[in-house]
Amino acid sequence: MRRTKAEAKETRQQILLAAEKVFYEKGVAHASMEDVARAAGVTRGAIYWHFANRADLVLELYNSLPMPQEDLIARELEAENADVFAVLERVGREWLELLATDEHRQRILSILLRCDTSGEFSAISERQNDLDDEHMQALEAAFAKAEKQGKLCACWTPRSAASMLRWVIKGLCSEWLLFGRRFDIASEGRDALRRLFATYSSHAPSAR
Amino acid sequence: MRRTKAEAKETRQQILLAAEKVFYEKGVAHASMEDVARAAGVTRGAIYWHFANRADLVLELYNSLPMPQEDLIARELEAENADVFAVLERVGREWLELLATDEHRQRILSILLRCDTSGEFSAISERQNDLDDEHMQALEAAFAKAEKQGKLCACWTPRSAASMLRWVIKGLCSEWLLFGRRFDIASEGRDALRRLFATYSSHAPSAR
DNA sequence: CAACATACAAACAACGCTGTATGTTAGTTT
DNA sequence: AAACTAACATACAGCGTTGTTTGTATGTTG
Repeated sequence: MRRTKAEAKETRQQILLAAEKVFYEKGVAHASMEDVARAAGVTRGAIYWHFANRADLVLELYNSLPMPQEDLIARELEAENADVFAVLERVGREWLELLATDEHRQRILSILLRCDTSGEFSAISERQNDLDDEHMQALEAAFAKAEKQGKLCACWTPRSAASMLRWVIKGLCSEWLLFGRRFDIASEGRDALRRLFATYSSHAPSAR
Repeated sequence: MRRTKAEAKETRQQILLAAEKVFYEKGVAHASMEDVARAAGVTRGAIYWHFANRADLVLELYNSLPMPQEDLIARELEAENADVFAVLERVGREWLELLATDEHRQRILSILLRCDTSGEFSAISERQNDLDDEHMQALEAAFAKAEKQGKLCACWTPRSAASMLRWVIKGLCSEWLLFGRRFDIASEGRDALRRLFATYSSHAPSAR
């Protein structure tokens, strides 16, 4: 039954696809490796050959998602007179559009959102947390730049603006993913971002 | 070993307390009933006497949380010239303050946020979803009222305003709970709500 | 003060699942 | 072509957990 390298890669890919499907439908906790194997048309032996255990399988599922190029965005923001708000709004919109069109991403993120992060999968959630921290710092720096450029409404601080943006996007995504995707996340997200960034730059009377 | 009714109630309470502690520390999926029993100072027999199974135990944990009186809020909003924004902002603030001071609520909501909702606990998450739906409708109606009163900035629709409010609060809470409560949710939430409601009422130029 | 129900503890049976060890076949290398 | 190894399938041992059942002592009720 020895396969060629290319065939093995394909087997691995099949397992990942099956895991995505099974974990999404039954939940990571209640799906057995046998379930995944059956869905992939292999035995558990194949899975344990390609992956150390279930946590590793989930991790590789997560790793299979191409991540947006953040250094590229950072470079865009570096320019002296960069229009920070325009860049951030576009990046947010693009992220939502990516999510809206990539069904794999939808399922995998759903799996991660629903899975119990306290036990064996703590490594994954920690990594997400680290990423979140980096994003937060980058966002705050970007808004600080906008503030220096005099473009940030006085009622916002870089930190509060960054927090709000994060909360909205996170709330939007988790709501959409966990709740049956009952609305058009691309268009609703676009509107929300537009309104949010409008308030960042508006010279409205400061709150209260 | 037969206990009096009052003692039995107390045993039940002890079990709930222990479940809260153990599930919070180890996660619902990876904590055994034995773990909970040990922490409560009883055997699994006692747990299965008071609760049908683990899902029921979690459900009762959820039910043990006193829910804010929503009909009371609704009545406040009914008044012809009610200041919708003031009421909503206050309600949101009070909810965050309640969460900030009630450690049981923090732990139980954390448990629910982290637990896998796809399997045995689907009943709980469905109930939460139903509640969310009701909230959403109530919020939208409230913002519609504000719109009729001419208080809602033209760049917002009742629906978009309600959605945004929900996303912010949800993002805020889940971020705080899942991420080690690393900031002052009461004060940051208060600020965020203030800014958000300021943008609802501001007569800023419409977005773009 | 029986008789019954309640509130558990303790023992049990059974299963599902995991990880690993071993077997087997077919590529790959020399 | 022999030797080796990659890519699995199969078989196995074993554990942890669950739900249930049985036992039992003590309140509770008529």
